[in-house]
Amino acid sequence: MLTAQRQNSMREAILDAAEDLFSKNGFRAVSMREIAQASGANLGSISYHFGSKDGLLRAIYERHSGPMNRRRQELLTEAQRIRDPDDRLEAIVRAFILPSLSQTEGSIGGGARFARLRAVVMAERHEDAQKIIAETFNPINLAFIDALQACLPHLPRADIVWRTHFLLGAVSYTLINPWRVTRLSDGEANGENTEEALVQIVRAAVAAFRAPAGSDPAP
Amino acid sequence: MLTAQRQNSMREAILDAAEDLFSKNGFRAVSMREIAQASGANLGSISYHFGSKDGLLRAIYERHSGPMNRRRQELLTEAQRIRDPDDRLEAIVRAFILPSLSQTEGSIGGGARFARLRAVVMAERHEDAQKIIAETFNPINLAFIDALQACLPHLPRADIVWRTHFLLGAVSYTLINPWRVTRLSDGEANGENTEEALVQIVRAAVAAFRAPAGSDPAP
DNA sequence: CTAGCATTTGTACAGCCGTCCAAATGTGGC
DNA sequence: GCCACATTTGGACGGCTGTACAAATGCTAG
Repeated sequence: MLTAQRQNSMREAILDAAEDLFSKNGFRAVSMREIAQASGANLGSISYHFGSKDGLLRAIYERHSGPMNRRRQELLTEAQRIRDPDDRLEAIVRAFILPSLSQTEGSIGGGARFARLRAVVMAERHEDAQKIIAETFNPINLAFIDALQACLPHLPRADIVWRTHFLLGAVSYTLINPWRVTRLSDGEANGENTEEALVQIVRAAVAAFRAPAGSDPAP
Repeated sequence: MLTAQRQNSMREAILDAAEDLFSKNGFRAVSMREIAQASGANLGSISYHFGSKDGLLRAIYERHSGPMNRRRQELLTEAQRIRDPDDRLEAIVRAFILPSLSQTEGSIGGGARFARLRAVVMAERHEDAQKIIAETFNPINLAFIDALQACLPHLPRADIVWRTHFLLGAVSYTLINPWRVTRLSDGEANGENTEEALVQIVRAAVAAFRAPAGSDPAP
């Protein structure tokens, strides 16, 4: 019991397999038996460790959301130290989405796999998941909105919320349909390349945030 | 047979109910029996009219995609007649997404309901649906990209594809999670108000399209 | 070695799923 | 009235679902 290192190897194998399958095929479409087979575990073991399918999903969220939001808070604090409002805006936007796009699939604190899982599960309108997502992500999202408001004091808060929403939509959509941009550009752009996606999203989002509020523009 | 008006009342009732349920709960989560009950039809009638659940989904797409894309082409042609590139850009963006956001749920040629269905089904990674969507929407999407390229001749085509992709993502995300923006703004913004969403998306997207390409900005 | 707990196994269960089909019913032309 | 066809009905089918549980196994402390 002293070395809590690899004590629950099976439990984590199940979590890994479930996360992989859910992120690829959605929550409802993946059966407990598929997860059992993919993880090498017995069907009953999943019930033993997680109680139910919903419990399994909840465990996946619990494993990730803490470290991920800690990482985002870290990046946000770092970005907020930047003096120049223009540079700061860009840094905040990058901090907002970088943990969701980081390619390191295995890492607990982030990774595109968990982000894709959230996007897919959210689209399925799974009630339990929506509640979990709202509870764990709202506070940090509000912190980012506050930071953005500080960069753009002239902008109504509602506009900032809308544009933050669009930013999340762009990330979500890219994670769900990476091939779309590849096909539409005839291979010139690569949707699966998360670094390229990051650069493109940041540039577009920063410009969107800098758009005028209600009246006509005046550049 | 002369009055082809209400000849297939049951068939259309099934389509309506299925479209409603699919757009609200996703494809896999809705059972044939639910659709039967909601439409007042017998379970066997659905098989009779559409062959299978996939056939039903396909019929929904066939009912909408033609008129919808005709409407989008119409709006695009109209927008392309605008001389001033700045005004034209905005008109094209509006034409691109307006049919997906128009609140008239009943209409065949568009409506948020069908758009939400597409977004949800797409997120479920239903293979049949993805093929249908790609086939029926790629040509018109490429036409829009060409029109945008004409407004922004200095911009690499890959950048335009990326930003068009983000635009679709913002629309999709808003249709899937309308309440998010409402909650995050404490009611100041209303995600369910499609007119407000349209204005906000257009303003943000136009600014994003006008962002510089690769090098540093210079305003 | 053994007692006791943690974990794994195999199986059973009730329920819902999409699909299929024969029979019943409705409908329009002759 | 009657025939032929379109549609609707109700039920049955095999298969898959998530969950539950007793029995078997593994493992660790004493």
